[in-house]
Amino acid sequence: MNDILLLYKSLADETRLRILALLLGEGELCVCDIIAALKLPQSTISRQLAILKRTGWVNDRRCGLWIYYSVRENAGPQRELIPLLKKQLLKTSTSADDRETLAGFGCDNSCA
Amino acid sequence: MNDILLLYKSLADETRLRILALLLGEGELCVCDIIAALKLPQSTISRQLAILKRTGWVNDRRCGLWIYYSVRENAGPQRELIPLLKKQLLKTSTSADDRETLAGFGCDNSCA
DNA sequence: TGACTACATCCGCCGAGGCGGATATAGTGC
DNA sequence: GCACTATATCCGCCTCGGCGGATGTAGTCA
Repeated sequence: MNDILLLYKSLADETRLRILALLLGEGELCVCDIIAALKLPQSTISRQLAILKRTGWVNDRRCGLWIYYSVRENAGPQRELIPLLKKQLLKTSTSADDRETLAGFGCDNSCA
Repeated sequence: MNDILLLYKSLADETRLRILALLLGEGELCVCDIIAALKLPQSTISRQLAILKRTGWVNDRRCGLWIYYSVRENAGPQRELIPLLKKQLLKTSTSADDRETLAGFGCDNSCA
């Protein structure tokens, strides 16, 4: 029961849903991209990314100074929720706005 | 976005998950059944039932003094989550314990 | 009507967790 | 080593929402 509770608690925050929506729509992004898209303080983004990572929603990968985050598609109980989340989140105006902001101000450091 | 947020927030509480698990497993129950099964104060159960009703998870039906609650199977975004919830919740030990407690102490007022 | 029961709501308390500026850490390049 | 950048973590503040006893409400029966 407690793991299920933690699963849904991890989705019960707007910043985390916006990050998930962004990653589900754009694939892999570095932290500065997410900061630019959501226009929130760096500490806020970083803290919520840590929570998403701890709860199994995302993977991270370091490349030089940048750390890239992406949704973990094949993991645990989250896996069954991802298609639904993608459908629910990507059609929201908030998600569309965030992706548009990213297109304008994303840092393209083109790290392989 | 906000409605999706509210949807997942409504699942981010252990008492509500236990109530949902009980209703998903047992069908229709009156409030005193749920109080007996979860062994929590009446005000706590009643408040969380009100939240579940407001967020579209359950229906209520009055029959004499008793009010019966059941999961609303065919409504909105919840509908797509119910099969998953049922699978996740009903196999937990907490859910099994609650249903066992209900079997011992449920009020059988047999209201049609 | 009045007593009783089932349930809902109110209210004061309190802990969990989000916020964001400040600070720490890790990697890069000179 | 030093300066710089990207990200993580710390810390004090504060709001949201859960708790449960007390009180209100609705229905039943005599």
